[in-house]
Amino acid sequence: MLPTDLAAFRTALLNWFGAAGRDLPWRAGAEGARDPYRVWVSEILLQQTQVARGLLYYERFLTTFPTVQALAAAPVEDVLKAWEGCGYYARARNLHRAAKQVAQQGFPTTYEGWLALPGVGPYTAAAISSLSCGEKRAVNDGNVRRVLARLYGEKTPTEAWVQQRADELLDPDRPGAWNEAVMDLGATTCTPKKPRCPECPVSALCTAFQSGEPTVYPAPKARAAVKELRAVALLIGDDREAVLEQRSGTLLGGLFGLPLEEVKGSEQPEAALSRLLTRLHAQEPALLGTVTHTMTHRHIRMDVYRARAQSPRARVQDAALSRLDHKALALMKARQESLFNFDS
DNA sequence: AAGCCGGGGCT
DNA sequence: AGCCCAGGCTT
Repeated sequence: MLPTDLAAFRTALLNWFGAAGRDLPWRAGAEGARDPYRVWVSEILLQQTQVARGLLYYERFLTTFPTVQALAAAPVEDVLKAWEGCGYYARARNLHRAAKQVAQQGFPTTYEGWLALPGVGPYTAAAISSLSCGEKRAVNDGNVRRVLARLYGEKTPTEAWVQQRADELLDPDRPGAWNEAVMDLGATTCTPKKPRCPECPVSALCTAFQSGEPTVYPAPKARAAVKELRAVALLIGDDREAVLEQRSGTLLGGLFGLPLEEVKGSEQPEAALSRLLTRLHAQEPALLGTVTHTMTHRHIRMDVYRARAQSPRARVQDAALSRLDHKALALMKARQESLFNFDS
């Protein structure tokens, strides 16, 4: 891009941002000097999460944990409860771990300092440090990738290519505002499916717009296949108080849920049920129903049995549960309601 | 470099 | 029901 074009690009985008930029709660405070805690929480929430959903969780999270000290002092179970339903729960566990560091050492003041915290990668470190420390570091996220791929007519932009272009374009006088501006453009105007090119402040400089087919940039990435997964779960208790286990490992790790056994490869579901009954010292299993739950890369089909056992129950509303477990518990609630209707 | 990790919206 | 979106960590 020519120097004159670069100046025009920055002016057009920042003027557009001043008029059409989104008014979001974590954007309060002086440009380049935002409250680091609020920016940080918002950026972690917005990883893989749309702004509309992030807003709900942001308010809830900030109400529950108003300061990094409050977050650091809380048990991780409470942090996961505030995150319940938002997905990618490692984000909450990493945020909590990092909060303990920050409560001791104070907030980082540089890109490198933020990058060193758990759960903070190159995108998030660039975002937080530019917004709260005035660091001259261009963000590289899905919006930036799409906007720049179209601007330059690049169908297969690599990570390094996007970063280099973004660093060249970044307005060194207003790095925070520039980062927000290009992301807002990607989120509201230069959208994946139906870009609003007539409303775009930089369409005159855009290769994809001039090509007449903006959506061919960037080319879609190949997606991993969805894996089928079968499981058997036990409901001991009811939809308000039940035996819950804390999951470990990567799948829903840290969350609570009904005791569960995966049905392995060639195995019959009865074998998994048998393992479950033995492990829980439970008896008299009765099939309550089957739930299905789809995640990005997994389709889970889970048979839910009600059974009896002496194990201690937990209050469901106090524990962080995935959508999968809420669906399983809903089987019980639906059953109670249908029985009530039958009796009356 | 490639695979894994939730959830919801849109068509 | 099937497609789309997407940053960080682990391997």
